[in-house]
Amino acid sequence: MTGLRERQKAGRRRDILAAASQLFARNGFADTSVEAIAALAEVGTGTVYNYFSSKGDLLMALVALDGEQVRARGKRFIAGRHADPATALYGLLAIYIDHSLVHLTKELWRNAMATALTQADSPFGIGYFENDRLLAEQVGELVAVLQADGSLKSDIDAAQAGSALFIIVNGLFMQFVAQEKMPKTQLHARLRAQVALFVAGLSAETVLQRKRA
Amino acid sequence: MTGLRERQKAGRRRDILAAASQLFARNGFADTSVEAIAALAEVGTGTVYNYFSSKGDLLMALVALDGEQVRARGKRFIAGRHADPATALYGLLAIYIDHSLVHLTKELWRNAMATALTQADSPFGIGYFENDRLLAEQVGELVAVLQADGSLKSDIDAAQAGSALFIIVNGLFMQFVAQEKMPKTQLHARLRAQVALFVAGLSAETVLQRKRA
DNA sequence: CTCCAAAATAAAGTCAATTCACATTTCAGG
DNA sequence: CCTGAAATGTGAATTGACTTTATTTTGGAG
Repeated sequence: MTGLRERQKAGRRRDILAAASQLFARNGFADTSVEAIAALAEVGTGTVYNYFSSKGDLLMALVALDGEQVRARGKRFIAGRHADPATALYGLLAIYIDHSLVHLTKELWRNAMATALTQADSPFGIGYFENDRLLAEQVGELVAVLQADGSLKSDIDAAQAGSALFIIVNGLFMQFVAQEKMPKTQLHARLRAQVALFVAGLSAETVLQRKRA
Repeated sequence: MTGLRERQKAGRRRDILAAASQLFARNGFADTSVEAIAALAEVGTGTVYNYFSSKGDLLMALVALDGEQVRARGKRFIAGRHADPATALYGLLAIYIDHSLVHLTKELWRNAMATALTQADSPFGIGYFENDRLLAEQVGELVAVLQADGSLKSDIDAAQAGSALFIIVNGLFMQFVAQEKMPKTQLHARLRAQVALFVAGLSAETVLQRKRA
């Protein structure tokens, strides 16, 4: 099954990815040529295209690696103890943000998102959005846990709430990477506020009931 | 003031934009070359770059035109009568979606978003995000109106709620354009559900209070 | 050990966006 | 009317992603 050939193939794939990761990190996406990646990985430029269908695919593959890790971290977080729901939800979403910025810069994220959009139906483009879907699902799991606690209303669709919350982090994150100057602290502050707002809701009903009580 | 030079310049700009609009609509973004746009506008290819700094900028300029229109429509909507808050908010956000799809296809939106990300600091890139900001602000205005009605809690920050709601439409819209097969009806259904959820909130408080009442 | 098919390779080529050195045009001041 | 900057137009040259091809390497089956 795992003949020498397959191992070599996997090894070469790793080499190319490692070279890309290194050069993207050092010089940015735009200033890294596929030729340079090939040279660093000690393969021909054509070989790079045997493994990845475009320069953008290479970047999305790097993003995908982080995707698996972040889901694992999220899973562990969910399994822990949780106090109030807004803090718990913010905690999970903050993990996503923080993990995203360990290996990738804003410029790389901008390009990764742009590639995911323009190549939305390539394997890695699909993978990108699939990762988003899985993360939204994971947020939904935390919502369900909090519902079981009695910390959150039980009559709402946990998956849908997860989806909404994930869209919010994602949107805030996108604004964050789009503006080179925006500091991470501001992103976190916004996220915390938006989560709190979402948990509380906008409806006047609560207020009326408070008055009645 | 308006010498020949300025008039010609404005005219040429319009010609280039009109040519781009026509070709993008007919052949899509990827299959339209700058050379073809220049030819249709009857200018040299270099001239196109005197007016727009990239092919993507050209597309973002078209998006910006629609941006002004949609804000005007939104303004009129807000000035009208509103029944329940979820319907009102959904109504406004649905205008954004529907208007967005009048002139631009999914493929064009994908490329517009991708360009806005990669050229986030070019004039049109800034304009793109500025438009988003203005729309979020407009949603905030509707929230404020509904607060004045007593339809929504008055102790929340209207601007922040507007921002959250806009991020949600935007996120749903992005998922919509990323998946060529997803029908508009599904986008609307999701939006309606998410808005309802957001208005209601997740907090268990309401339920507890209901029980007490 | 031999041969085959898969995979790698280098080189040359395609293609389209973007740039640039030069040509043309406008217009202010004489 | 001229005239010469300054602004603008132009298309050929550049660039880099991606493809194609002809050739070579090599793991592994027989």
